[in-house]
Amino acid sequence: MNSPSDLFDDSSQPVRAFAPALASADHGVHPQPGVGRSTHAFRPPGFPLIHHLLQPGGPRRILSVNRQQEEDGVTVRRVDEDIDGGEERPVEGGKDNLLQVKKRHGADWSEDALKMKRMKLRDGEVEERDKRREGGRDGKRREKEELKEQLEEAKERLQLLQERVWKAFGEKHREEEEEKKAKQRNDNSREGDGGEGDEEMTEEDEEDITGGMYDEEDIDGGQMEKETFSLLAASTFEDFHKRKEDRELRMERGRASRLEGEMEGSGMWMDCRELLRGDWNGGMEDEGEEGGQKFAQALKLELGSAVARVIDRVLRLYTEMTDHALSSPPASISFHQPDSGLDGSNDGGAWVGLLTRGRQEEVPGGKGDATAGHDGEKQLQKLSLPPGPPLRSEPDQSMPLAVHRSPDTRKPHPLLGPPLSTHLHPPQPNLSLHHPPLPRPSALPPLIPSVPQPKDPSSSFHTPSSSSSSSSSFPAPPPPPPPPLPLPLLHYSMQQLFSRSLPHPQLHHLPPSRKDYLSPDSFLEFSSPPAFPPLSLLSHLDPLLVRHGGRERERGVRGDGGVRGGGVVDGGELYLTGGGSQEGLSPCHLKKAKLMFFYTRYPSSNTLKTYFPDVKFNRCVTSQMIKWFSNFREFFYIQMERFARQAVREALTREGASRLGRDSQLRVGRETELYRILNMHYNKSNVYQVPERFLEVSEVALREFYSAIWTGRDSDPCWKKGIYKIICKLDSPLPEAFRMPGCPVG
DNA sequence: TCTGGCCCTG
DNA sequence: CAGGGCCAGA
Repeated sequence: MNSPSDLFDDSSQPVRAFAPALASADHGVHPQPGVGRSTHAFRPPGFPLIHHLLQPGGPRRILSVNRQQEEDGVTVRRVDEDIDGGEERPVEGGKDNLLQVKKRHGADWSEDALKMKRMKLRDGEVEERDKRREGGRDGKRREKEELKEQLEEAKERLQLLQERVWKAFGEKHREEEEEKKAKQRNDNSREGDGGEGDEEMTEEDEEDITGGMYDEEDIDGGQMEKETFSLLAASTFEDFHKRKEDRELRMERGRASRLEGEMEGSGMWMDCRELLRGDWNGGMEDEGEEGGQKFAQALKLELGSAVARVIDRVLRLYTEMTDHALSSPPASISFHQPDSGLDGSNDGGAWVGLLTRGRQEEVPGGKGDATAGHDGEKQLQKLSLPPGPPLRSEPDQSMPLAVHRSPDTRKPHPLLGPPLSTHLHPPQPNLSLHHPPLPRPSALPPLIPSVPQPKDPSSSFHTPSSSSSSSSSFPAPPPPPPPPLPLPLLHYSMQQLFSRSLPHPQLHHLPPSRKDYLSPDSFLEFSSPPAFPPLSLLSHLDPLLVRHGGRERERGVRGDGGVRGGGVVDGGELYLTGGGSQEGLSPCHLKKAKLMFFYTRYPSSNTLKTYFPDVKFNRCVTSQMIKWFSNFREFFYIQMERFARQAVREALTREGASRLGRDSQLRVGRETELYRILNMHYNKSNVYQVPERFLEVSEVALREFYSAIWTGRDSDPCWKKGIYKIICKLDSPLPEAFRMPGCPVG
């Protein structure tokens, strides 16, 4: 029923058309319905670990996910295969030695755990059996001899096993284990014929226990635990051998207290110690299913905090890696001019500035002048110019607009001319690097005189020194507004998971990070304002904070304006339950729809139904949602036209610009006024990182409008239709995360 | 006739 | 953002 028109027929559904390429570009994994997954996108190291935890099903889904990754050629090997004793296969790609080590240890860990248990049991067990069978005193001596030998042998084997365990769990664990084992051995040799009953356990019993420890229910958690620990231990792994001898000595001496003291110093392993001391040992000593379950429980508990630490470290790592790269986001619509010669005042960068109006500090959620601009737009719409080149309409000085020509020398795309800004952001692997080339306006008008180029990350990436200048008659562009808060971006489900599994206060100050490294395939790229943790983390401090701070007043969506249909505050988090569907649309749905607009401007009814699973669709609801997107588009196009007209006016006021025309292009950077307005409108709370693809689409639209206006096509009453048609083909697949019912926090 | 898109208005 | 009018395609 996608009837209307030229724009929408199923065969040309842009979503499907772009699905294969886009899937791997923007989000890594967000297949279209019915389209196979594509996971070739960049994955930050450590991501698989984190990602699995983010799955709605929780860590339990790790196995299937790993399989998927393997199928997709990702380097992570199936962990369950290792457990099963699968032969050692080389890690494809060899991308990460750490992974290799981690996996290997994961395998060893389970085997060794079994062996160790048996070993411990066998020591006492053999002892006991032999003693009972041979009552004679001579026998006892011989027995002692044998026992000593066995003990020695056991020691060696234990040593080996413990080393392996240590590799997996870290040195501190090992020390702890050694300490325990030493005590145990002492007890055994001292008591001699002491224990009974429990130690009568057979190996079959042991098998049952260990089997229970790794049964299907717990295997995932255990696996995750191992992976986590392995990852954590990696840093200390290198000096393992150095310290090995020392540890052995200490073990010989049995200086438990000293070990204890050392262990106190490493807070990182505190939880692991508890795990071992309490549940691990408890599991072994108590035996039986309870022990296994206890152990499993401990693993699960520990999992959360361990993962948190991993994530914390990853965040920190990437933050450090990319701190400088993020320095100054770009902004301004630029007329890209590779061969610019006009101004040349600045690194060859010629700038056409339509003045950026003084930018107020960009406060998340702040209003700015977006609304004002919007109001003025309606008039602009009627301001169609007469046929022929658009003439100098009076410059609208009140319009904040930054138009510049970027000095960079990117190679022009055959169709697009110079590549879009995306290509200048190397540290944005998850962005739309693989999107199909965006169309370019057929006739680009001559360009505009240049002004100094404001800081533009995209261009400064190549010409870092090009930012400062004061060459043209235009005032130097004001400093770029704060970047769009490239801070810890957490999918709301991730936040939820985090806040549940990580009540640890230290996690409330996750270091600032960059979404580009953190947002894997299915992430909604939510960010938090600087210095603010994710809202759901804040919720641990004060649930009201989340509810109030995260609530956006949505007008006219519902009378009650509240969250309906299962909205709950779960553990202090504002989160819509995905349980049942609701008849009406909530502010959350509107918010989500707006975010979806970043990807799809023309969603079909089916798409909407797919991505709002918690909405009970009927004719009214469907049309309302369609109306929403219609309104979104309207706003979008109004802004495009507005800025295009302004750019045209600017161009006309500067003679000589005409020669620059061809290869120039309008750009929509993250610091342009246009971007700011769009972001304000669709992403008011600014918790979502606008996908690069949307900027590209905006650029296309802007250029199309510019071209049409410049060439006078706007005199045709239907002049916008062609532009609509172009834009509707640029829809991207929606990230999988949007399929989730619920409401984005923030 | 229905659906959905655009435009205009409030 | 919603309502209403208009239009076009199925």
